[in-house]
Amino acid sequence: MDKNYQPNKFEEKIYSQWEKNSFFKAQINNLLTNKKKRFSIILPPPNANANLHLGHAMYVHEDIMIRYHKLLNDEVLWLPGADHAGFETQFVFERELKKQGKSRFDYDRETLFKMIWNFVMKNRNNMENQLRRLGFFLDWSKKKFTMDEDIVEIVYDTFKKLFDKGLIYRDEKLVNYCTYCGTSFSDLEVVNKEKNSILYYIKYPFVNKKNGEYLVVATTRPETLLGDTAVAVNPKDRRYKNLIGEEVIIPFVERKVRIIADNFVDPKFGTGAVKITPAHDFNDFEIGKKHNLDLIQVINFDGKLNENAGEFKGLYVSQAREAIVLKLKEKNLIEKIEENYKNIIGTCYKCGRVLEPLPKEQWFVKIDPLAQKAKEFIKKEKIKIIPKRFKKILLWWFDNFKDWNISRQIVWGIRIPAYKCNSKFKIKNSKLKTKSNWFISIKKPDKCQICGDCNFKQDTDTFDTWFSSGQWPYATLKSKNLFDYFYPTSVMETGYDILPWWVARMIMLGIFYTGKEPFKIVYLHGLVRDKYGQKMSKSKGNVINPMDMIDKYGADALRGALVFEIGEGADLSFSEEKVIAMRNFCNKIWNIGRFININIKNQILNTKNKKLKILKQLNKEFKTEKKKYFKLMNNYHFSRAFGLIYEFLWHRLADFYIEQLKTEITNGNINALESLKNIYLECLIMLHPFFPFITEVIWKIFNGEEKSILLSKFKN
RNA sequence: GACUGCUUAGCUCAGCGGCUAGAGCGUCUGACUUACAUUCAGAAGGUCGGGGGUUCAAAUCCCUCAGCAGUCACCA
Repeated sequence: MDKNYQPNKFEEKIYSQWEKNSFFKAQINNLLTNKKKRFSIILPPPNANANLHLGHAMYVHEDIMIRYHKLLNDEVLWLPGADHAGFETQFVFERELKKQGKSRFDYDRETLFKMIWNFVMKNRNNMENQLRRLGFFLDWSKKKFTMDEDIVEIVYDTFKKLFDKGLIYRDEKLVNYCTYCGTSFSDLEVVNKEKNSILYYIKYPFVNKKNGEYLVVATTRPETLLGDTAVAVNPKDRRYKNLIGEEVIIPFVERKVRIIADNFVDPKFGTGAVKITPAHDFNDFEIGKKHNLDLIQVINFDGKLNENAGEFKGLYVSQAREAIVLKLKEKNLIEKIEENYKNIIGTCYKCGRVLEPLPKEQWFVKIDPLAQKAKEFIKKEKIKIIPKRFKKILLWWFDNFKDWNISRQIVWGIRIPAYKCNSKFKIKNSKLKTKSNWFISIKKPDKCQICGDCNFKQDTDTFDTWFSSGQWPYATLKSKNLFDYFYPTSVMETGYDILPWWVARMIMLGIFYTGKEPFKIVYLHGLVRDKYGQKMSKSKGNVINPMDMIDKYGADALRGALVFEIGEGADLSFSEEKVIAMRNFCNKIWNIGRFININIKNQILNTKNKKLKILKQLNKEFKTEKKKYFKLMNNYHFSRAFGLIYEFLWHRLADFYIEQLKTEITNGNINALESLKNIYLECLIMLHPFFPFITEVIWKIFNGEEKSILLSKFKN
């Protein structure tokens, strides 16, 4: 044994040995008939295209659970996968294109898709090998990709079943649309930011101009007045009571619109009169529906004003705003301007630009029935949430989700299997009572299911990535014929930041599709931050690459740093110093082994066999610690269990007991050496879920190269 | 505005009703004694944010105040 533990001499070799020996492979033969307990986790599929970051390394908690249950002799399955990460990946790819002076508009759909496919496939192995370097006990024989044919088929099946049950509908609504990225988003993906805006007070002349009177409205978006179809006041507002029903004229377009009354209007805000633009504002859209107002779209999906904008056609929104304000001033139609007005604006989470609310036909998931069912499951504790404070948050979400827009206008994704009938003669199929001219088909149809003709076209949109990943637990297991053995899975472990995006949706879709919860336990970990508690980001330059840490200090040390003394579900401060501390701990473990090993080798023939009081004390102490360890592990207190071994191994076994026994042992007290060795080896097993590599390396040194710690079991 | 979390040593954090409140890093003193200097022995350093309550017992449970952070939210 070297004087110091050198992880890079062993780690890769150890991992490939495990893989070669199929240790990671879940054996399902006879599993339904034998009594072996099952323990399964589906790995949250990382983006196939990107490098792992420290957040992914937090999945080490899953490895801890999996290896712990392996050592408890359960049949374990940890199923790996990769996510196509639709919009994320297309965004990255477009950035690459830009470097080459190209854009997505230079290619047709098929070509662009193929290019991205190749781009992703090239990088996918990289991501998987990084998972290997972390030491993860993943059953690679069962790996899945969200775009595997069989997965896509299940995703289609879910979509169809939802559609058949009336839980999917197509509707023209306002959606959050990024005119730069060229796609709409769900509400969750909108980043609301507070911005400094300008509040303009604009005069709208009355139609029955008595003495040139005006109605003044306040707005931050003067350019949308071109699409105004009403002005609203509060019915209780005395100032305006007798104006309700009157008409005003919208400048430039010279449209006459009515003054309507709605409780939504806050009389205290602005002038108490609100311009209503149903096509470009979420509130106004609702009011428009309520009052049957026209929907006049003046902004197009390219971010420019359209023909409804008259003289302003062709201008970008920001240009149009300037131009309109200028002209309003010329016409003396601006009463006043309030600068530095703070309001909240939806922005694109990817490119940061302001999103436009635009009317668009999209596919929506009707959330409430799914959410209420999910809520029941949580309330009945069919799914347990750890840490439990997230239970309340999850329940809150189930009451506050809006219908889920799952249509994305991007190429890289699973194309929606919806087809539109273009025939004039509708509804030949009497079974389809729907008045919609859309039908859903899992297989590519050769005939229109509505008119029986061939005059139909597939929707060009793709699914929101979360729609497919939301089906991940059952989709993966079904496609690998593991459903009956491992569904519901034991644990879903992921970061708390994607609770509404992913966890909640898996629960809803899982229950819908299978009737059962997709997992028994949700275990949420915190976010990895830098040593001052700051979020890691490229712009701050405080990002630490997990692979660099492994190169320098070994995978075990990195893993330790992510688990050692962290609060459950709490964000953690990560630093290279912490990894170094864990590297030192590895070295300490190594040297305890080295000390024992050297003395075994040096054992002289005249061994003594004196019983020592201190050994009794050691055994007793270890027994207590072991009890605590199991209690902590079984209650998912991994950090504390790890801390317990750290303390025991280093500061009790090494610093105290070995120091006390040192002369005895070097003088040949075999009894002491044996006791020490046995306890040490047992500690290695206890430590193995946290430090898989070093424990295996030492195990082999003590028991033989062909042996593996993975074949041992906990002693009780 | 709603919800959640945090406030403990110089810094970053554990501690989840029960011995004298801990760790990592940092600081100071000492040790070339060794399985390990990626080490060891020792020291300094905390009225556990303030106040109140429950309890034989509170950093830990409850209430309240303050500060900080995060997530969510349709006010033009």
